[in-house]
Amino acid sequence: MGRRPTSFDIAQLAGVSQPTVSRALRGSKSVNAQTRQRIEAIARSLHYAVDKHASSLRSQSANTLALLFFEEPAEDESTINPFFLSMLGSITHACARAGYDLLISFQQLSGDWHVDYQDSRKADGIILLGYGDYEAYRARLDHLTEQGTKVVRWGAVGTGPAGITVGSDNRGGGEAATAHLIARGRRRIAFLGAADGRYPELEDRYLGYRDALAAAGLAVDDGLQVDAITTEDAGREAIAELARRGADYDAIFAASDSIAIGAMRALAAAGRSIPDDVAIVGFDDIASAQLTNPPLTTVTQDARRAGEALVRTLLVKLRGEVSEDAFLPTRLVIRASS
Amino acid sequence: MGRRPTSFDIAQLAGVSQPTVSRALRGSKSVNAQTRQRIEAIARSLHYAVDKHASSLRSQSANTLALLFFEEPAEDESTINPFFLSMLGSITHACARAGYDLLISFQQLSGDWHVDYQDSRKADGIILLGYGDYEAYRARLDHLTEQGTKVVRWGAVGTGPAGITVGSDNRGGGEAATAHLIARGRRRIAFLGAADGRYPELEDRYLGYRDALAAAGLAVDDGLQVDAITTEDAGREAIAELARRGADYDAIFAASDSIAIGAMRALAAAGRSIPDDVAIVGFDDIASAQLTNPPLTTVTQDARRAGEALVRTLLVKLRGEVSEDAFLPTRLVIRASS
DNA sequence: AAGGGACGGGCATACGTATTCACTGGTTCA
DNA sequence: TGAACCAGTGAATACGTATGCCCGTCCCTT
Repeated sequence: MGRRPTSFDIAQLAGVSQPTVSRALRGSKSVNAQTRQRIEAIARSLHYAVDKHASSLRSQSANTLALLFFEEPAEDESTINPFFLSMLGSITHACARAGYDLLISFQQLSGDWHVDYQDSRKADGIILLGYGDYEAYRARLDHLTEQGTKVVRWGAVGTGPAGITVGSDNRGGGEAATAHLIARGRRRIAFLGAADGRYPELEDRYLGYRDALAAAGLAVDDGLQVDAITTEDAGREAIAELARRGADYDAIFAASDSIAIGAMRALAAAGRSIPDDVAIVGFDDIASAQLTNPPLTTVTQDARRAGEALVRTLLVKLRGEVSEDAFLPTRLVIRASS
Repeated sequence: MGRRPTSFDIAQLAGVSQPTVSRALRGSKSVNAQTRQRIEAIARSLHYAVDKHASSLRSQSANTLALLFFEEPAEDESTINPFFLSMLGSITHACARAGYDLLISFQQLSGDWHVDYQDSRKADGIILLGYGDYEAYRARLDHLTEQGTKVVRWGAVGTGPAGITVGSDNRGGGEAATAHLIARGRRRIAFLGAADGRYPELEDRYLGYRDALAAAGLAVDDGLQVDAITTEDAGREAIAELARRGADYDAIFAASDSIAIGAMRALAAAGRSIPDDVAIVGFDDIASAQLTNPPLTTVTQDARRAGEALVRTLLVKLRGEVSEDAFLPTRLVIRASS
């Protein structure tokens, strides 16, 4: 056999020209049905598959999407946010269903990712995944959208260029979590997570927290808000900070499960009981949330639907249509920590 | 601006021919250093990047690796083995360092994955990841290696075609885990996990278990071995099976953390205390192992080195050199469950 | 002074596909 | 009985790069 077969080989065997083979295999309706079937049969018997690079070169489209994970520069490469990993399955499946390949890459926020995929034509569109200091990549993001690059990102709906964001109802989720704690009789509820604009998703959760307090007629005590990024260390540190302040609290709403888990560890180490002394609610519903002691009440985001929405939105943009930001509902999962 | 720049544009601006641009940018030494620098400067200023598809078509190499995850057909797509996910980071980084892109895909064991990447030239080599019934894909694997396709897989060293397997020292890890339980004074140690050849990695762990028993002069009691695949459900079910048998045991070596976690749940539900009534050791050291109650003693596999070894081995094969199966050490991590 | 490298770079071409255009034979409609 | 049409197909070409081959120049050798 030697060489792998080309469309010319098929053409010869079928007694037609190469263009006819190309047309037949990609389903052009200007090919006679019989001819098509003959060609398809031959292609199958030779294990023929269209050469991806030749096809892409000619048609000027890669038939590939790129998935870019962002890390905080300092972070250990093994500590990928579990929530993003759980989207991986649905993203790959959604891509496969649409006939696209998926390239995957991890990037530093500070890197040159904003030109690589565009310039080398590796992918037709890009999916951006990552919590991270939003300001740090806003400029690159704007650059991409101005160039007409097709991009979607997971994040806080309402921030960044319109039509490219898919995100959870963070504010609603934050409100539900906080309202739940209030309904449990808690009155001094701490918020662990960034409240400024650098992490818009966390900020939205904070706003939801305030919504719930306001709805219940409770005052916001700034002494109960501690900045924390989404790592366990940050959660531990936040508890230490509250102790330093001498803050008095009977509940915690942590802006992510990672923060919550870190906080629970610190509380356990300090001998405070959960939920008796301090009730706690997280956000994300990562796999570990079921395993904490006690199991963590949290706000679940539907990773499967999230991944599908990202791909769907990107495909809409690839077709040249205008897409709207997508907004996914969240749901409170009550476990023993509250 | 309009079009994206090609090597011809650069050539014109630099006053050289297109081939010279190509040679300069890919570091051929037959280009004058000054000329090269001029070309590189122009390329940078135009944000030029080599068109991946044209390059691949001409050079007949994709500069891309494919990572294929296998699922058991029935399994839910969100339950990817956490250990494999933790390899993802190091695999992507190793690829990036080597200048390769990484395609990722999930596959059913029964699918046509063994022809797709080969025939369409999407990737130069394939990384296979997945526990799974080995018999179910042995034929496809053989087919690939016979065709000369470059493949590496994670699995039990010694099974399958030579030179393409990277795996942990499962037998040594199993022995260490079991010896540890024996050293803790346990004598009736159950093994949860497949002992037959369908899951060679689990089988190796079982052999290690027997090694340790033999070394301690303990007899193997077949009534203490229960088949289980690596899911929490299987772990739960295994405990039920032991109860059904009326088996008497004071320790468990579970062939994976998932099994161990399921078993712990079942034991807790049955009111048996860990480690007092039953000590338990797992295998993998997934993130959740630290969060169980009590934290799980387990055998850790170095996911980072594993990913790097997979990529390294594959690159060796791509260079046409002969590679050897790689063998990674394991390490017992003692926590409170034993 | 003539021969021989080494160096630097141009010319031509090939990689395998998709698409535009032109062409053929048959059909339909006035 | 043309003319206008349509379905079906082939010829030619372009996509952007990498590489084999060849040629000129300069310098060194004998």
